[in-house]
Amino acid sequence: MAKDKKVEQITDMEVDFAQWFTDVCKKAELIDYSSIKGMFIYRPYGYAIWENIQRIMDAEFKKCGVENVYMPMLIPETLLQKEKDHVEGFAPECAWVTMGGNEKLEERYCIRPTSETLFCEHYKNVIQSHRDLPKLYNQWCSVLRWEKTSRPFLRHREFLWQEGHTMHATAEEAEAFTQRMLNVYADFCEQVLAMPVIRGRKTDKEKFNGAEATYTIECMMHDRKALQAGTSHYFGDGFAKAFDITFTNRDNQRVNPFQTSWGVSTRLIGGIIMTHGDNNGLVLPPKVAPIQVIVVPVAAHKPGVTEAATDVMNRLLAAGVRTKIDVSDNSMGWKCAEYEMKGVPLRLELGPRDIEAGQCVIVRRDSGEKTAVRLDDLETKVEELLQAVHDGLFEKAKQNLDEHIYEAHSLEEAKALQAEHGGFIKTMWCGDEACENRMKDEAGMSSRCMPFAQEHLDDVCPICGRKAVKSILWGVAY
RNA sequence: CCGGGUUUAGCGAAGUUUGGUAUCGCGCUUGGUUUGGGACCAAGAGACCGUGGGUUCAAGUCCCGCAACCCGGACCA
Repeated sequence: MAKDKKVEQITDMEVDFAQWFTDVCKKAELIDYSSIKGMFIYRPYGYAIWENIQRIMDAEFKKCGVENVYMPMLIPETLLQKEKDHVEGFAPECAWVTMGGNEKLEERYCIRPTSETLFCEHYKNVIQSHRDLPKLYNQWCSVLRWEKTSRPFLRHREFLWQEGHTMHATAEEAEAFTQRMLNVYADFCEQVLAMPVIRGRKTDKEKFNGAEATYTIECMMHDRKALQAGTSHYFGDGFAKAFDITFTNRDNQRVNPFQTSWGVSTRLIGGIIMTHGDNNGLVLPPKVAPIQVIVVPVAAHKPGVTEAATDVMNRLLAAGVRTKIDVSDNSMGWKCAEYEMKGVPLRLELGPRDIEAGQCVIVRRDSGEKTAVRLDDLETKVEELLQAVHDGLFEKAKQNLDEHIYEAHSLEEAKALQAEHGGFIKTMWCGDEACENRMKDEAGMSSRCMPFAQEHLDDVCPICGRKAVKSILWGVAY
């Protein structure tokens, strides 16, 4: 509510959502612009969020048996061209290296937009026998796509991500692994980032270039636009054939292995901002917040206050809570606003009156709720409150998602619902791309996914009237 | 990539119509007083006016190119 607003530098999201997003990115000190369009500087506080995402997600990958590798940044043009659909999809947004020192190169090199081709080139060398499979590799790196428009976190020309690339002996195993990794992403979003997701499959029009099937998790932002938060692709043996990757199976036959790839990017941070943020700034899910608790000594000039606050910080650090103290001489109001903008989940206030009473006051960023906590219970109460913030964020986001899925039975109805409410519009679909194109042209929505949780809403496609085969979600996407 | 707008100190702006010594607020530095929701006083520092050309005795201001950012549209994680 406007009258509760304490931070004037941030535009209200109801006034101008895009400006609100940009303000939060800058005021929370996540990012800065560089002199090249679409290439952004991750500032320490923004990069620390990514480091936490990496650390937690990487541990999940390793539980699946995935190993990390690092591939070259440059792809020779001839290598990139080996798989036809793939190069057609990426060629328009590739950047090329044409000079080495002062010499023009014999062959130009593409700066990787994604690394399927590099992994395939390598897999051809290291896969000989069914005993070499599966190969479960991942790399954390940046990739480059020459986007025409760019926005912080949502669309960079260079962005940080991880790309997993795996090879399997059978189609069934590869398909199962594709879905397993999608579930790793979905669980991560929900349990770590407090972002509820819808799991589903992309239509052929929306799937990855060169893939047989693309699976996705779709999230809903505050402005009710969709954000694709992660994707997992099943390739069949298409790339393996194009790159001549073979192995000898148990029956002593040379056959092609089956492939997957899957990725998430720093776009997740954009998702966090637009899922949890409010008009006072960023709101971070506790599990990835660089600072989980900010300790603010009140009336710090009075004897003993700073010392007591430092003790509190040290106890929390010892308990494994990411904690900082602000002993600057900025006013109380300044500090409150500052850490609200930065989305710190808990603010712990400790002043002379608290010390007298053997307590501190802890304020939740998500709800503003204040709790007096006895210093004897400090560690356990902080753990509880961090979990409560996580749960509160998830519930609020889940409600936003659930309340903005609308069911439509005709193209007109879908168009009207999107125009009035935004969000996801749920319909049946015949499976024809022509109907997808009509939805795009007439209602401005692309298909987001065919949810795994299929429903029967009608017998026919609301666009063409032919037999419906799937239920599908439509939306305006980032 | 197409249409519209913007670019002057770290940030936000005035100055451009009519060319003539670079202005204001916030922030920053130093000292002091303050501190339970963006405190106050005093003194100070900080700008080859986005960039490259051109016109002129003289350009932030006029002309041409380029870049970045913002808002639409097309395209895309």
